[in-house]
Amino acid sequence: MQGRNISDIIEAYLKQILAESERVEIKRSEIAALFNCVPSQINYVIKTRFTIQRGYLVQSKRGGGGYIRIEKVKLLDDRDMLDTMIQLIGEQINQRDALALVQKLYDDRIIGRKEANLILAATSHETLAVADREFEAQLRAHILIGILNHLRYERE
Amino acid sequence: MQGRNISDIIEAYLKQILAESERVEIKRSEIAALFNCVPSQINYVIKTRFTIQRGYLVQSKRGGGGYIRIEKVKLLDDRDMLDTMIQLIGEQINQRDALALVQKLYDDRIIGRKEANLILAATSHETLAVADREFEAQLRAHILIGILNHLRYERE
DNA sequence: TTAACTTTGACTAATATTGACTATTATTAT
DNA sequence: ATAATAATAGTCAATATTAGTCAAAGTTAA
Repeated sequence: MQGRNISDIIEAYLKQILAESERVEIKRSEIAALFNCVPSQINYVIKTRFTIQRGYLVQSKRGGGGYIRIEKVKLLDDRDMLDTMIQLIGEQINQRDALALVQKLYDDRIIGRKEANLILAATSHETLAVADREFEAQLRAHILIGILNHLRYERE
Repeated sequence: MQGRNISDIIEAYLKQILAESERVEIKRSEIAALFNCVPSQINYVIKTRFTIQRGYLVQSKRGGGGYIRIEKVKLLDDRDMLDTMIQLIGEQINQRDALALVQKLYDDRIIGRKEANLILAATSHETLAVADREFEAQLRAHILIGILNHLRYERE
């Protein structure tokens, strides 16, 4: 955690700002210049230290007036279960198992009926039948994991 | 959504007016002068931020007394709106346009905040980056259409 | 020693800005 | 009326301004 390397120092710098406000917005090149490193190092720091698992949400925009914004989010209590589910899904999942998983999310009141149906629509065979079965199962896994990651935190 | 560049500022300016009236009519050169930019930048702002997908209709006239008019469109009922959106999505859609579309669904109260965020999670670049960009956009279109079709009968 | 972590930079992608050229409409002169 | 001119807005491609990706090379810790 100490500043043994540039990444740690940049991490500390950003977290210091985040200790006092809910979000920090930076210009990648400016931070890179400030810490004498290449711009892509900022991406590395964000990717390794400001993940959703740790309670950070990152958004960015390129082009003129571009920025990187890091936001603290409130993680919910269910995240252990979500982690377990993500583990279980692995690389691929078929529709039947996906249904069971969504059912469990519903039974545990992590999602409501409308949301459950939405997820089922997004991961149904009808929607995802774009190639072979295996690829479809991989896609389903990707989408479900993306959704589960978004269920980790509360939004304003 | 704040104004970090001229385009964002102009967008905000126009939307502020549109928040209070159904339409706004401008003289391109005047707005350009007001914001210290070239006139064609106004076209850029309109093209990227006031699309039909986002619920705006734009009309204009050249020559003396010319103008650009931006109007908020009123969609008939939800079913028509869903059909229209499916049409607009077509074979593929990028994340930006998808975001605008979900925003419109939310603004028109067809979906709630949680559902909107779920859809965004399911169709984000992070979730769908499994192959090349074109395929990703096709996938996004498939999923969105699947969800929209689901919303169609979920409501009845 | 080796596996994990960090640093770097070349290449890519997204978005914004600008201006030269074109198209359309209104007004004025003939 | 018609033609010339003025007053608009539109298009498009070049350039500028950001951030993202990825893999090679370097460093550190187990």
